Amino acid sequence: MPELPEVETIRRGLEKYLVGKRFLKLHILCEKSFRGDPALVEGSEITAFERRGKALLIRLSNGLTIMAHLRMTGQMIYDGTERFAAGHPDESFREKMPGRFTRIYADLDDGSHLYFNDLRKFGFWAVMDELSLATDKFLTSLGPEPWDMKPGEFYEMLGRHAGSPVKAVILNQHNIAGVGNIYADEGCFYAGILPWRKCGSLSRKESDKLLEGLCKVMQASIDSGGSTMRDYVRADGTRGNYLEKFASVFRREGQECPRCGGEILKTRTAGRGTHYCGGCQK
DNA sequence: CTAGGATCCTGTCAGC
DNA sequence: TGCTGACAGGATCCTA
Repeated sequence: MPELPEVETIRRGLEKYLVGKRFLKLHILCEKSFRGDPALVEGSEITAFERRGKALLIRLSNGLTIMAHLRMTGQMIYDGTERFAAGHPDESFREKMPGRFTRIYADLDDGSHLYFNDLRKFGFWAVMDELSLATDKFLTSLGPEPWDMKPGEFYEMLGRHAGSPVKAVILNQHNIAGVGNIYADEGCFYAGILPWRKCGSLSRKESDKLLEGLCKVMQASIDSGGSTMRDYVRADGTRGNYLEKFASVFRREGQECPRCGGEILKTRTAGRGTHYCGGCQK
């Protein structure tokens, strides 16, 4: 679930709370969720949090890196003097930690904890050295970050997939990094194009608008704390609520289009639930 | 090479 | 209440 804005929200949160702290012990509650030897990271200090697409990189003082990917249902929960939780938006992280869906957790040297919850077990943490990072198949084949892409480059990329639906192409991480199901739908809405249009049918103007839309909707989501962030410091339960505040079509089927007043519809494209306005997307 | 579908896994929800 | 199938904010692998 977490897409680029959610992972960036997690990155910023964990950076604030965890840089400078040391992993004392890792508890692997689900073998499938952890790749490598957890003992390799125990005793090392966290030096930085980075992000590439939807992948989170936890840099360590011993030169190793933990690559974390949350896939569909991953969550990161930091529990110390303050609590920070972000990722998949279900209520399970209100439970006591470690909880039903905790797959990995870490004891930090100041007594705080970091939990990785993941209902469906698609996500993982992987311990990697410089070489394995530099040759990692996922990372090396990742397309550019959306805001690093020039309009002409984006248009050329679409041209290389002229026969494929726009949505399938922007969801493919090889083509552009970080776009997931929410922002694919929102980006298409912004550009006024139907998600199943073949890439080859887009004008240069529509292509430009689509890239602009992807950048804008994802930036707006980052600015609002991601669509899923909960900040337990605030006892009122306020949450990052991109979906409630800014989403125009995603999970809004049956509602009115904010742009033309038409009806928001839902169908299936590229194997995914797809939301669009039947009135103003062509 | 592309496109489409199945698959990993577990829970929730709608419809009998 | 209990069962069944569809679906889920991702990515990979397989087939045609």
